[in-house]
Parts: sequence; C-alpha cells; structure tokens
Amino acid sequence: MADEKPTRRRNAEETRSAILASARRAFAESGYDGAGLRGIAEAAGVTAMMVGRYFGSKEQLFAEVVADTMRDPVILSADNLGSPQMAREFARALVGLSTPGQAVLDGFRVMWASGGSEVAARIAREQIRTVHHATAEGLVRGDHAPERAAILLSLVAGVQLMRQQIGLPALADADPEVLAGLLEPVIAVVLGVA
Amino acid sequence: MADEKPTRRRNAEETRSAILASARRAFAESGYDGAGLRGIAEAAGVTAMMVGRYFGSKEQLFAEVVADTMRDPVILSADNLGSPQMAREFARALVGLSTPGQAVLDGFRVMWASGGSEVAARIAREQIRTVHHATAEGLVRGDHAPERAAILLSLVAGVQLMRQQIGLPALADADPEVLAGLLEPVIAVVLGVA
DNA sequence: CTTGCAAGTCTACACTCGTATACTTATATC
DNA sequence: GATATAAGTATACGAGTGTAGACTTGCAAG
Repeated sequence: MADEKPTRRRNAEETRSAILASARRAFAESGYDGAGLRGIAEAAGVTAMMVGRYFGSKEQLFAEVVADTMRDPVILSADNLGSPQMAREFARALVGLSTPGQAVLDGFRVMWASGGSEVAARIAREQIRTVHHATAEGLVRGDHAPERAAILLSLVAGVQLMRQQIGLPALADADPEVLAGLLEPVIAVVLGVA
Repeated sequence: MADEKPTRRRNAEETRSAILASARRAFAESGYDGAGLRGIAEAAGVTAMMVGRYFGSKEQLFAEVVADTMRDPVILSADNLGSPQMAREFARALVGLSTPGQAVLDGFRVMWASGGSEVAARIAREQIRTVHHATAEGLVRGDHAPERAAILLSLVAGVQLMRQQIGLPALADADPEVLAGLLEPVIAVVLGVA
C-alpha cells in the first residue's frame, strides 16, 4: 500500500488541533483582544509563528474556533419536538445537567469573549445567525418562529454569560436541579409547548 | 453673593461629563480593550491626557462609566408590583417602547463590552450583583426570588446583547410591539405573576 | 548516506496602547 | 493690568501586540 502518512513526522495535525484547543480556552477566558498569540502558542507547546503558519491570522484562527464550537447546531435531539418534554430537556442541558449541545454553550462563551472587537463580532454574528436559523427551523413551532427562536437564544446566551463569565452567585452557585425547574416553564412558554 | 462658580473657566465640569459620555459610547461600541483613550478623548474634544487627569486611569474611567449607567437600579416603578401589568411594562421597556430603565439597559451593553478583560469583568461583576440584589428584593416575589431575579437579568442581558451588539435580524429588525407581545408571557412566568 | 522538504524557531519590525513629565494657555482674582 | 492657578497640550517612553522573513532542525525517501 502507499502508506502516505505512516506516523506523522513531527505531528502537524496534532499541533494544529493543540493550537485550536488552546485558542478556544484562551478566547473564552481572556477575550479576543485579551488573548495573545504568544500565550496561545505557548500553551500549545509551539511558537507564536506556528499560529500564523497554520491559520494565517488571528482573525482566521478565531473564526475557526467559533465554527468549531458551533459545529453541531442541533441543540437537542429531534425526538420530542413540540412536546413539553422538550422544554425540560432543554432546561437541563442549559444548566449542564445533560451533555447534548455543550459545544454550542461553549460557543456562546467564546462569542461573548469577542468583546467589542470588530472582526470578532462579525464572525460571531455570522455563526449566531446560522444557529438561529437552525433553531427557528428545527426547534420552534407556531407563529413568529424566528422571533421566538431569537428570544430562546437570547435566554441561552444570557444565562451562559451570567453563569460562566460574570459568575452571578444566584446562578453559578445554585442547585442545577432548582435552576432547571425554574427555567423549564420559561422555556416552555418561549417554545410554545406550555 | 459669593458667586463661586460664575461661568466656569474653561468648563471643567462640562469637559468631565463630555469624556464620560464619550467613554460610555466608545465602551459600548468597541469594548473595554477595543476602545482607546485617544479616541475617547478626541470624541470629547480634548487630549488623551485629560482622561488621566480627570479619572486617574482607564480602569477607573470604566468603573465610573458602569456605575453611571447603573445609577438608577430600579428598572420599573413599584406601582404595580406583583400584578400582571408589571410583566407588560417590563417587556415594553426591554424592547425600547418605554423609557424607564434605559440607562440600565445601556449598562448591559457596556458590560458585555468588557469582553474578557480582567479589570473590566471585575467591575461589571460588582455592578451586576448590585442590580441583581435590587431586583431580587424589589421586583421578584415568591419562592427562589434570587434565582428568578437572576434569570430575569439573564434574559435582559441576552436580549440586549442579541439586539444591540450582535444585531440578530429577528430581534433587531422585528416590530417592537410584536416582540413585547412575545416577551410579556415569558417575563410573567419568570416573575411568577402569570 | 545523502538530500529534499516540511515543521518549527529566532529575530525583528511597525504599530498601538496607557501613562508620565514638562510645557503652554486661558481665566479669575487682587 | 499683573499674576497665580487651573485647564489643556506636546512629546515621549516602555511595554505589548500581530505579523514577516530568514534561519534551523528533524523526518522520510532516493
């Protein structure tokens, strides 16, 4: 057989994903402007220049990070669309009690971290529109689906922001079960499955 | 009479508030890191050094801007506490159909703009806790008031973020009356006045 | 073993940031 | 009108940023 890539010389693929993971963490923690390429590279075990080699620019790196977190636009399985059960599952996912859609929740952290940077905001905007479209088509039913999907995303973004970034005690330290119980009827109203 | 301050020499007070207003706009637009002292000063008609003279440092300037937007922690008048009417007024205020609490809504824009900056995040955190406390005490009734107040603030922050910063079309371009109509029952559930 | 080429590093450049010091200008009082 | 003083400006510095080009090193094939 040809065996074109037997062991990976100095591990190009692995380095690339290491940079991506490091960047994701750095952007979520320090924001687009706050995270430096030198720090991202160092955490990945390489030099800052490798970032430029692999991703072209900081802007493109951020775009790839955001796209990576949003890779799975389906927040919930489509098993129980339109049922009250959906609101419960959504609420539990939002407070971290279930795993599906965690990548998307991470994505909101990254996007919030975009701060006011022009390029970061543009990238975040495009990704959010994609997610919004998927949500409006796949999750929300009835009248004003786009608007209700947008309200749902706003709630998700706001809760993530307050929990993860601000660390508002009433949300960050609260019992997830209690939070899920409080969020469920709210989400049900938004989804129109109350 | 003494007439201690007849016409104000070169208008110290006015310059100070001009810088404050300019900073508020710049922070909301470009974020804490993105907004530069030179740009803020230029928009206020002075040099960058005046900012240092009047506020000491960029960090202190930001703190004062945030405190300024949060000066009025009462989002709504306490006239109809606990009535379903309250949810309606709150919803209309949130989409800009009524004026009360607009400063606080601006505040969430400024705070989102804090991005991942350490100092900005800390300042935003403190202010949000103050508002949260006021909300939990004055607006929300019943069980789990702190948690429900936090969910309400999350919704406010998320909607502001999506409308003003991201510019999600479904929210930014939608008819405010429609949006208010959709938000009203959601807020009613959060407030427990449904 | 030699050689080609990708993987990775070093050094440096142009730029912007926040801030400090020294200077200039306008205003109000004597 | 002279003068003290606050308001405002000019210049510059050191640090940190993203990025570019030349260099070095390791791996795999001839």
